[in-house]
Amino acid sequence: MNINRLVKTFKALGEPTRLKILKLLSVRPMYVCELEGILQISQPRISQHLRVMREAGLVKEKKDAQRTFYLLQMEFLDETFNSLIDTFQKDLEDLAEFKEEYARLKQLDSDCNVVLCKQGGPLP
Amino acid sequence: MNINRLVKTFKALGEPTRLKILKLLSVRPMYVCELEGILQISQPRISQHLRVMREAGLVKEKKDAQRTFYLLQMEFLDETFNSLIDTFQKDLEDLAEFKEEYARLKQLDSDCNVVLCKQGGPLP
DNA sequence: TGTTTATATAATGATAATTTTATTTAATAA
DNA sequence: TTATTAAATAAAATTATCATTATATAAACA
Repeated sequence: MNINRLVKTFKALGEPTRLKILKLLSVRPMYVCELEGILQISQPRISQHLRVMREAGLVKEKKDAQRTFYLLQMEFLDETFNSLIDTFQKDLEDLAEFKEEYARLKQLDSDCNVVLCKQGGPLP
Repeated sequence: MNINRLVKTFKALGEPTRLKILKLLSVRPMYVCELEGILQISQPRISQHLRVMREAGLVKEKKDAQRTFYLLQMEFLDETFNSLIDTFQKDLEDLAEFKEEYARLKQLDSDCNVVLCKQGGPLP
């Protein structure tokens, strides 16, 4: 897994207009101009939100003459959630991104809080 | 479901430091000072990220004398994902938050693109 | 060809999120 | 009691995100 990938996806999901667009695309694929009419917000605003979601892999664009329609990539959502669950189930030791943190945690646990947390013992 | 609730949760998840803290808390509950030592970032920074996650319902705090430790609220993650899937499975018609949008979509579909999207017909 | 339509992109301004620094509160220890 | 430790909160500075306005590109149509 890749923290940055997860962050990108969750960032893309953490915005109300984007969630609304996603829900509308779950009804059926739509042209940008349709989203514009349905949500009644400006075209550049929609295009920009679509770009964020495209870059996060949440939607896919398809050209159709001078128009563009967008469709959901729901598999991607599944992948994200699985990736998150994976991350939480794996041992810290096995995650490359936590190399340093793992070392420090191990030291902390063995030295019985030598570095910081001078007061009090381990967790109750 | 509630779009704002989803947005709050996804916003809380869409930040690298917060994801790291979450992962560390999945190993075991931790004191703030432990997170400080392991992640090597400032104490106020950690406290503030913890507040965001607490308010989103991702973690819970427990006081222990002058220290505070935090623990995961994983059930909440489940709820979020179920809520999201729910939203995508429900009919647009049944979502209060999409009342206006549903009306406009219905009109758009029945009037064969009278409002916007003057060029070209419906989707291929 | 010139005009309209559909969309993307760039630039600007406005708002919000994040980090740092400083301060406050409260508990423990000397 | 005074000093130290743990953590939260506030204020200030920095950075990122979002919305608007303006511009660009390309297809379709008259």
